[in-house]
Amino acid sequence: VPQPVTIYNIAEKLGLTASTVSRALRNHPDISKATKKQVQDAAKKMKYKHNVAASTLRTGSTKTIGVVVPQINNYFFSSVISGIEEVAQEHRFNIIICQTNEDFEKEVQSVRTLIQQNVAAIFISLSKATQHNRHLKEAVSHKIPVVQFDRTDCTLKGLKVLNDNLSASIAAVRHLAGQGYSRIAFLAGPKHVNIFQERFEGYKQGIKENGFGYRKEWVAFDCLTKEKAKEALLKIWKLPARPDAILVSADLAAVGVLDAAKELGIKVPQQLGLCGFSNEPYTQWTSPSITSINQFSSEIGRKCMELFLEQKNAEKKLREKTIMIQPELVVRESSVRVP
Amino acid sequence: VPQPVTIYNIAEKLGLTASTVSRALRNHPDISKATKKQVQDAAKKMKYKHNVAASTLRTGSTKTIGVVVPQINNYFFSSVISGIEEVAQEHRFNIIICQTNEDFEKEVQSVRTLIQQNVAAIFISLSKATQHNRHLKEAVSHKIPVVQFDRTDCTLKGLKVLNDNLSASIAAVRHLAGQGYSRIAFLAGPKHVNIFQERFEGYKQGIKENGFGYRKEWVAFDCLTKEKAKEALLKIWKLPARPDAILVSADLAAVGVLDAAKELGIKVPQQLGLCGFSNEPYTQWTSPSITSINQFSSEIGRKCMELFLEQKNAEKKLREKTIMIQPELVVRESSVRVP
DNA sequence: GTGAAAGCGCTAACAG
DNA sequence: CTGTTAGCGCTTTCAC
Repeated sequence: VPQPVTIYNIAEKLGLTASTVSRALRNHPDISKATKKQVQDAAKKMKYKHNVAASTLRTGSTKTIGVVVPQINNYFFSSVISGIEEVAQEHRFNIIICQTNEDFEKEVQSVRTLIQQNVAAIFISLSKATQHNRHLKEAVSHKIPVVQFDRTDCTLKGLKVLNDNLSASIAAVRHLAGQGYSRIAFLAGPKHVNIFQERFEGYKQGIKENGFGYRKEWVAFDCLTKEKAKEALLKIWKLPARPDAILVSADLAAVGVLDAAKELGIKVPQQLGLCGFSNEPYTQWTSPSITSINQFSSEIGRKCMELFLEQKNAEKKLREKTIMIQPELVVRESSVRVP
Repeated sequence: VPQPVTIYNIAEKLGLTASTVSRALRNHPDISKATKKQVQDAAKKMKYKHNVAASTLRTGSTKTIGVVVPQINNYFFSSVISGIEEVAQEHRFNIIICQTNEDFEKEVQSVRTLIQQNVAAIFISLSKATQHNRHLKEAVSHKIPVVQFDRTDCTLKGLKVLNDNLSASIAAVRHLAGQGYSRIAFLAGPKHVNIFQERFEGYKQGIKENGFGYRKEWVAFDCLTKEKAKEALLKIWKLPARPDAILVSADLAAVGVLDAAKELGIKVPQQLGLCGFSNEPYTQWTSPSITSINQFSSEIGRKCMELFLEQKNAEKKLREKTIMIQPELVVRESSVRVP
């Protein structure tokens, strides 16, 4: 059983003092090359283990990033985390992950815990149920930088990494128009969440830009699940005036549309063009495969980390900065009727 | 900017001493109810924030679990993590996540980092490239309990949470046999990874049990990707003797089989029964939908945490214990030809 | 039931 | 370039 080795043990062994050892270990410029090498070798040989708690207590700062997401187990968020982790590891940061399950209470709770842990930063994507941003302000008041990504609070200034959802929707509508569709319906998410609002906005702009009329009976809100989407299509299909294409705010909902279409005997893409959002892996494997929007999720994660590091190393702290990621339309079978 | 509040501040305010406050905050039996209430109220009012680093330094133990997985961004592992996180939060543990990207060096590195962080436990699922278990032994020698799950080293005793892959494969073969398939091929994973070995073993036992012969030309190893699986089916289909069903060690590979079948004009399930492994969400949405094995991934995560807590609270430490999760065959279109 | 005092291991002035 | 010194905030004997 290895009895923990401290810098004092190393110092003693080498006839030095703890401060010198401490500095040598951290590559402090004051220390001579010879001493550094000597100390570092000894440390390795003696299996010295840096005591993170002690150094945190002393310096008041950790090398840990707290990440708060609605759900870990979906492709988008897990890829974001994966991206964060990648850059974090390079810079010897650890990450602590909290999932809120779209519950606001849990989100507040998570942020509090992270503040307690005295994390170096908090990266957060808000839950659908988020009602205010006091918990984020609390973090900031504790001098903990907050980086918001994807689902953010637009009333709160600060560091953000976003997808250009507006352009994405416009691009999708343009693509559908290019395929000869002109009667485009839309399945939206909850109105109060920024990303879904932007997607909706993009849809409206796209429609307008292409000279199509906006019909509110072709738009359904809060349609993010398979079931809701199915229901929505069934309802829309009963209308006297049917759409010939549908843009959907989430891939899962697009799968629901596909299901409903199968039931109703609607041929996709011939009778109904379909376009999803997020480019979840399974969109390739449905039949027909689903046209979707690639959000470069792991890139979002990497950018969060980079933005934080930039802020950390900046002379004067950035009060705000937004990095906008350009999504990419991935065309698949569900929206192509022009060869 | 709130100046950090310590137990001394609370003590001062209340005319008590830091030790009493410390004890009151942690609900120590020695302290009178009245004092406890007094202290806890004051703490809340003064926005006292427990200093984790200081208490860790003092006690030498953290409330952090390190989790090491090959990849975060797939359904299986992210659900395991989600399960861990659930129980962890209940017990006020945090989790730190490391992904190895199936790289052995990174795995060793991650475990070392976690040891440095002095985590309360390490939960790990080995990378495909793992060559030895010295890093795990290192953790144990630092008194850090290690819980292995899913992909484990069977030469290392200890705490484990496993899926019953053997039974799962047998059940799958039985099901296929029940559907009148009798010429069953198998796409295996890498031979040296326990779970894939077990799935293979189960296949062989299932074949035997049903009186079918084992044909090595119907078995392909290292087939976990779409491409590899496609290739494998193309090759097998050229044989003079063709199989009439195929059991596949991973869902992603099953999708590859579906692809290849489409190309070759093979009808699934009529001409070829298909069964995957892991019950990834997209298996429901392919066409035909894919029969697969539900591994109850978040349950695995919960059990890891529970096993650790059991060990932690045990009088005499468990030297070893294995929890076996029974998977469930989920029958879908790809393997049903009997109505 | 509460207080006094020491110390966990490290870092950062400050001094030389 | 290296040493001295003090202290981060908490817990825990040991007293009373």
